[in-house]
Amino acid sequence: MDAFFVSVELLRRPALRGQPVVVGGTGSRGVVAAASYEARAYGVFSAMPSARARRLCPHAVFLPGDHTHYGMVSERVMGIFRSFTPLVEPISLDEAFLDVTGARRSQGDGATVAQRIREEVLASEGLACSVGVAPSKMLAKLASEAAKPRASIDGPVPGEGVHVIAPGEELGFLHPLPARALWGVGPATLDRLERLGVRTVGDIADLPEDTLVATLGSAHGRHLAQLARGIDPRWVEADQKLKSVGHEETFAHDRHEHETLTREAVRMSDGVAWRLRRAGLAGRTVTLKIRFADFQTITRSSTLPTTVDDGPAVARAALALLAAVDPTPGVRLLGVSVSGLVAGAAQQLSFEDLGSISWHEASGAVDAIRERFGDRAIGPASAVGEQGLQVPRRGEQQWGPNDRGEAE
DNA sequence: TCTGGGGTCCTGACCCTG
DNA sequence: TCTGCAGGGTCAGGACCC
Repeated sequence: MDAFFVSVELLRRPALRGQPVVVGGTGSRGVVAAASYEARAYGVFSAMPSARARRLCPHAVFLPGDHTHYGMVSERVMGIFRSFTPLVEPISLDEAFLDVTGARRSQGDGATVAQRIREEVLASEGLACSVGVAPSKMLAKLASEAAKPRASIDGPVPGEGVHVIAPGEELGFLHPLPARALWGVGPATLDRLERLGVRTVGDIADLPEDTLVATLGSAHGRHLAQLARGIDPRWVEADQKLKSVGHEETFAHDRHEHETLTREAVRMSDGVAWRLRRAGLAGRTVTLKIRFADFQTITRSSTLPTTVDDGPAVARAALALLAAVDPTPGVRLLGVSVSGLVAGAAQQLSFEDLGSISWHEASGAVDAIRERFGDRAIGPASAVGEQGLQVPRRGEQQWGPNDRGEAE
C-alpha cells in the first residue's frame, strides 16, 4: 500500500489531500509512522523522530496514529487479496506476499492479476497500492518498491503501479541496486560491506561466499550471497505461527523508582497474558526489556517449568527479573514479552488460590467481563495508577508517548 | 538529532548431561 | 574419579524487518 496510514487518514479527512501530512507519535519521544509524498519532499520519512520531522516540515499536519482503525482496513484489504489466492502471507498491516502460481489459469498472468488487485483495492477501499511481480519473494518486494510513486518538490510523481520482473531479467534488475536494498542489509551490515568496497548488490554477488561468511557470520553471509545472485528459495507461507507476544512502552519521562516500574510491569503482564489467552496460546519464557536513559538496552529472561497464560504468573516472572535491576539511572522503556509459545491453555494451573478458585479460572472470568463491558472494566488492582486502570492495548502507543505520558 | 513498538532470527557464552 | 567432547537448553545481545 502506498503511504498506507496517511492514505487511510486522508479518506477520513479529504480536506487534507495535497498537503504534507505526517502520522505517528506526536510527543517529543515519538517517531513518524508514515508521511505523505508532499511531506517526504521535505525529507520527512518513517521512523524519523517526530521532533526532527517538525523542524523539517513545520507546516505539516501531524496526526496521531489509529492502530485499531488501520488494522480493520488492513483486514479488509487482505480479504481482497485472499479472493485472488488463498496463499497470502501478510508482512505487516500494509504489505503481503501472494503466490498466484495456481491462479494463473483462471485469473490470467501475474501482471493481469496485479492490475486487477490494484483496481479492486482502489474501488473497494479508495486506497492506492503498488504491486511487484517476480519469480521470488525478495524480487517481488523490490519490484513493488520500483512501482511506487516518488516524492519531489513539485509534488508526487506517479509510479507505474505494477512492475514485472520476468524470468531471465532478475540479475539485470538486481545488480545495479544499492547494497542496502537487499533484505537483511541494515546499517550495521552495510557498514561492514562498505569496508569490503561494496556499493551495489552486484558487488556483493562478485564477492566469494567465504568472504561474506567471514565478515557477517555463517547464516547471514550465506543468505546474502544467495540473495545477491537472485536465489531466494523461500515460499509464500500463508499460516505463519506466532512465536512471541509482548508489549513495551517508552515513558514520556524517565522512571527512577522500583515501585512505579513494578506497577507498569504488572499492567503490561496482564495485557500480554490477555492477548495470549485470546490467541489460544501459552508460553514458557518471560522476557523483561529495559532501556535506560542513555539508551543502553538490556533484556533479562526466565524460562518457567510450565507454560503460562495468566497475568499473575507472567507478572511474577517479570517482577523477579525486575528486582535485580537498578532503575536509579532512569528507565525510559519497559517491556514484557512471552515466548516459547504452544497452542492451548497453560499446561498446569497455578497453585495460588483466590479463595476456592484458581488464577486460571479467575482469568476466564476476567476475559468474560472484558468481553462484555470493555477491556478497562477489570484488571489487577496493583496496576491501577493515577489515571485509573490502564490495560495496554496492542499498538495503542505504537509510535511513542505523548508529552502528557498518555497512550495515543 | 536523539532515536517507537511488535516482531523474527542469529550468534556466542555458559551450563548441564551423557 | 577425572578429563574431554559433543549436543542441547538457556540466556543475553544485536541486527533486521515493517
